[in-house]
Amino acid sequence: MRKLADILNEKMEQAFERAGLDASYGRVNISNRPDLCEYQCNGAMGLAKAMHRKPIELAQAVVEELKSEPVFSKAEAVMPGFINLDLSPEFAAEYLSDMSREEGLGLEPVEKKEGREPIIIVDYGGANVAKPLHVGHLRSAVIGESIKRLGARMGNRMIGDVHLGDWGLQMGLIIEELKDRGQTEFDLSDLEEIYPAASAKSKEADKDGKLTERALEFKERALEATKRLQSGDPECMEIWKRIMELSVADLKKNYDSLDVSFELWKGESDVQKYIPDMLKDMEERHIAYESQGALVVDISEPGDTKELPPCIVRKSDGASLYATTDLATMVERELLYKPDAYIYIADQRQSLHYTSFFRVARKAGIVREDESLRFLGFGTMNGKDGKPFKTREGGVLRLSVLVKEIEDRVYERIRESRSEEEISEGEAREIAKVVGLAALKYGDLSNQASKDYIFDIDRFTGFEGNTGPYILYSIVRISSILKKYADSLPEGGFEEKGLSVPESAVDCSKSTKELALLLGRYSETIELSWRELAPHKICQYIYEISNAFNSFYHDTKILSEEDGEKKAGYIALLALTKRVLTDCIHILGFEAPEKM
RNA sequence: GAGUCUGUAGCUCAGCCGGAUAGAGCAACGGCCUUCUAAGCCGUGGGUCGGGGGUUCGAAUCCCUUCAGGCUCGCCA
Repeated sequence: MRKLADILNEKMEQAFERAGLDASYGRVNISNRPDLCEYQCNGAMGLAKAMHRKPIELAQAVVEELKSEPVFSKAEAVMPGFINLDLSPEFAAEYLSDMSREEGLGLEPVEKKEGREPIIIVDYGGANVAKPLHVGHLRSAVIGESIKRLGARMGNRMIGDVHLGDWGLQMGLIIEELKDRGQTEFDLSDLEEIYPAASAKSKEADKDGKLTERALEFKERALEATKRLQSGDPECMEIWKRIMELSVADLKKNYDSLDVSFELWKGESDVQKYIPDMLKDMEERHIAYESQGALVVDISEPGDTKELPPCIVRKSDGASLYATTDLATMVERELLYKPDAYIYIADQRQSLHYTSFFRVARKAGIVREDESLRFLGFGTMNGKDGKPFKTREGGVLRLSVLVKEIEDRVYERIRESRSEEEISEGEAREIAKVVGLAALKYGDLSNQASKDYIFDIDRFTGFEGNTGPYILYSIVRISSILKKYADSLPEGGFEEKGLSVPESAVDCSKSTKELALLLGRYSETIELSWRELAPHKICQYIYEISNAFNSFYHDTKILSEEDGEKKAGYIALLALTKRVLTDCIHILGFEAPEKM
């Protein structure tokens, strides 16, 4: 189905053309003055400048051509040269009815590549083995999951990879720490204590901030152990396997509780086999060369505002590092999946690493010219004080603790307004889980990903205004009406899809018209959000829909409407609203409860 | 020092490839539940869009400059 915006633009362009004007100026925007009009076109002013004519005259000429255009119920030229437009209710109703008939709400999927869906790898785990997930991992998981779902909704084949950090220094630290303790057996809770202890030990510093001798010695040993592991030392491998076993199971459990999933549970360790050939190839082709003992690749390009340091692909001690495994991972992905695009989601602070390794990948020909490599960097999640989020004690807050805390707050909130007779204990707990997750995810996703944001548990659990629970509440209200309506029918039910939306439902009040206009923007919103990898635009969109719905709900009697046709029209509008909202929150990564 | 991002209401944020009177939410204040879920709706107050220049008929938006803050800057990830 064509996007509403495309249709409007086309109509306007045609009108420009008929008026003998340059059609490229005939672009229609959403009005910034809703008191005056619904849509507007500002092209006459730009064109007037180019033609040295009076803007209002051009606008008037275009408006003259729009007189017979059934898509607009109003088109007027206003000083200095605005063209103000209203959508005709008839056209809007028809458009929404078409949407309602479409399984996918009329969203056009992306173009196929050689007859198949484009394949896109999304790398958004960032989880490190042996370290429990903490709040720092939240954004990657939440944003990544949403981007993956968004891409899938657009018709791409999305492959999410957790890309575990399972081959780095942290392994060496644990191995050496175990050795120091004379410990061979350990379980998850041991592990959770061992790693932080080992990490602290390697960073132990004296008063002047210099690392102590003990720390230096320990770190030295850890580096060696890391290298031993990477060259397949059986003793190290044994420990590594045990760590993986415990840690991966725990990670899966945690991601599950967030409704975050991965198609692939690959890690740095999986790609070791590609490294030697990859590096050899880069050396032979003189892409990589030795510098200060390390193997590096120059990545500077003309047009850089600053000279970028070369990318190190092999350390001087021969061990691999971040860039090495990322590149080798790409080698494997090319081999196994032949993706059309990559999306990496990680902390904004890593952006240099990504530009750097993307350039190496291009230079070395690991990816094709036409493959897109994108990095979506997210900002830090800060506490109310604007500093990186910490527990009251100053430690790192576990993700599982955070999730639990939010659930509990939501549960309290339910109990404030719903008695045990209305909602049973068990039900309330279930609802708290669903609503809590929505609060958490929406709180994150409604912010621009690239910016830092303040995570305020009180605000997110306040549930008023622009929050996940508000969106869910709107959906629950609609569900409740639809259910009651269904029960009132002699047949006892109806199909929510494919209802045609009558003109009367669109035209009956300001809030229905507003709702209708918003619903019509579904496709363009999803598409825009995908193009910009900006889930917050979907949040904004469903917030506006919820507002429009709630004000409609407030001043319109729906079920008690006596005119049966009118009532059916309302129901059709609401059913579509519910489908749009449900579709959007699914993309964002959460669901609505039955009641709340 | 260089690069980069950010600065919009008391607080948290939208808006940013130029448009009309800069929008929400929270907080404050005032209304609205015998009627479809009040986690809601309606209203009031609150702003020199960090400062200064420039381009333009028109700037929160583009350019320059300046201030403040964050982050990054070859062998961690």
